[in-house]
Amino acid sequence: MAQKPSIPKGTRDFSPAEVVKRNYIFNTIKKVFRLYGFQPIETPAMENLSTLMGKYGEEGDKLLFKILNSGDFISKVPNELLDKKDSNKLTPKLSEKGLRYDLTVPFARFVVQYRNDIVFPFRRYQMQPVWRADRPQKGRYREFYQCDADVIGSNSLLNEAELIQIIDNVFTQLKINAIVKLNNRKILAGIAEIIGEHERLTDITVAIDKLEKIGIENVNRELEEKGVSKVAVENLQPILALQGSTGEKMVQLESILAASEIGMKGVEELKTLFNYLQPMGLNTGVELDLTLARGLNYYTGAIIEVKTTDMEMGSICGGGRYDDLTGIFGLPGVSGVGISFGAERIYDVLEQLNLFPQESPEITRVMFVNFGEKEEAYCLPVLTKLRSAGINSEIYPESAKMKKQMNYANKKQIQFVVLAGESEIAEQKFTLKNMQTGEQQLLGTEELINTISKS
RNA sequence: GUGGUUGUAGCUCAGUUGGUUAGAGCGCUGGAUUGUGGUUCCAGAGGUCGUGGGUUCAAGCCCCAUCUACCACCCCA
Repeated sequence: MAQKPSIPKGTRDFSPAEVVKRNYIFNTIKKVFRLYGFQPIETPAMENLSTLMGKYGEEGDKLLFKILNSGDFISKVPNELLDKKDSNKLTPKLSEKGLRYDLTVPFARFVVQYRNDIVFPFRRYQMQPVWRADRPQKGRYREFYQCDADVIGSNSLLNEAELIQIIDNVFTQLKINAIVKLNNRKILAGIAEIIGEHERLTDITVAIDKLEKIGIENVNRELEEKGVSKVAVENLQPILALQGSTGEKMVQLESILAASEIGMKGVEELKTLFNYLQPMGLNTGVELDLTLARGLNYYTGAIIEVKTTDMEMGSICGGGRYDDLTGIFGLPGVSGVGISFGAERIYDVLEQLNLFPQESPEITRVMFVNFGEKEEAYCLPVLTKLRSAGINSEIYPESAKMKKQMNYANKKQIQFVVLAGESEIAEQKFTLKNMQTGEQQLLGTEELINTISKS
């Protein structure tokens, strides 16, 4: 063990137990996506750098993993360029591919590339890993999975409503209590306009997005540092402090934003959305949160964020509407709306609340103890029958000591052990032992299968 | 990317102002128990103290570098 092998910073291996739990999350989400008519696509782990660069801002470009060109890539680079040691100039010569940073941009690329084959509105889901050269922290990795669902090519707010219904379905099935927070970028734009700072929309959204985390004083300080006028910051205060139910807030907003065309459009959209949601009978609460901004700049309409009410934790799902995402790839005027589940955080919530199911379609339910050659031959046909009946089962591959075999079953958390030695063979039966209760029954082949299937 | 904290057995952690052979609990392996695991008892294995340098008669402990995990900022899932 002189030098232990290792994996790159911020990446993880997953043990069988972890994969079983992760798949429980992925399968639950996938099932719901399918239920709403979303279809899966997959895209390559690597994209052309030209597809990725400039889509995530300056910060994003730095966080892209770049892939070194193959072959003798250095010999083609002019000496003067090498001597300058300018990474920005040199990188394009050394690398033309990168690992995908999210699923949205590759999706936009996909839509543009196959626009003639895709049936619009296109409802797709995608669950794949993405990579970011960020500095890892707890719950933040360099390789992690995203679970995205988007509808592209439709302006209808019914899409937003259905995505929220999906969110409700998923968290209901996972037994997580959640709350959906809604806002609209047009309302934020309206607010910026009303306080006379519509130029500073991005700075304003970035700042008020932090409200919950850093408090109103710090937000105001940040706004002033970014060049928002004192008067404007003052005018912003009553809006951020709006109280009451979603309906009450909406009424107040309507009068505040009356002079802003875009602001009123946002209020209108939100009203329509709530009208769709009303009759859906969701378990999850949905509320208007004016401080919800989300850093992502490509959002243009609805903004969605989901938090659990069971514990203190960042958002476990987010999304929104983006007009013209495909414009950057030469297909303007196509609107999309999407959500993304944060699988890693959902995992942490389920783990801490002990909500992962004991049962899984992926674990062994029955193990045959191996007593020797004759007994093995007696068990094997029944093992085959169990498997045909869809029961995950295995036989211990050698006639090791009983203690060792039982221990193996115990550690693998196998529900049943089947014992068949001389006496069982003589009676043409099997002893079925329930590992949780310790209870044992002597059963024939058919009874054995039935008992296991029923439990 | 900036600033900081951390690393001792598979895991959680002790380890005196630098002093000879680095400890515990849990886990692991074997036995008590040749057809009964999760409880008990007994025995045993397992460490180049994250890695590489340096200071010193002497380094787990001090210094430097590096890697890892973590924390704050930036950003974000």
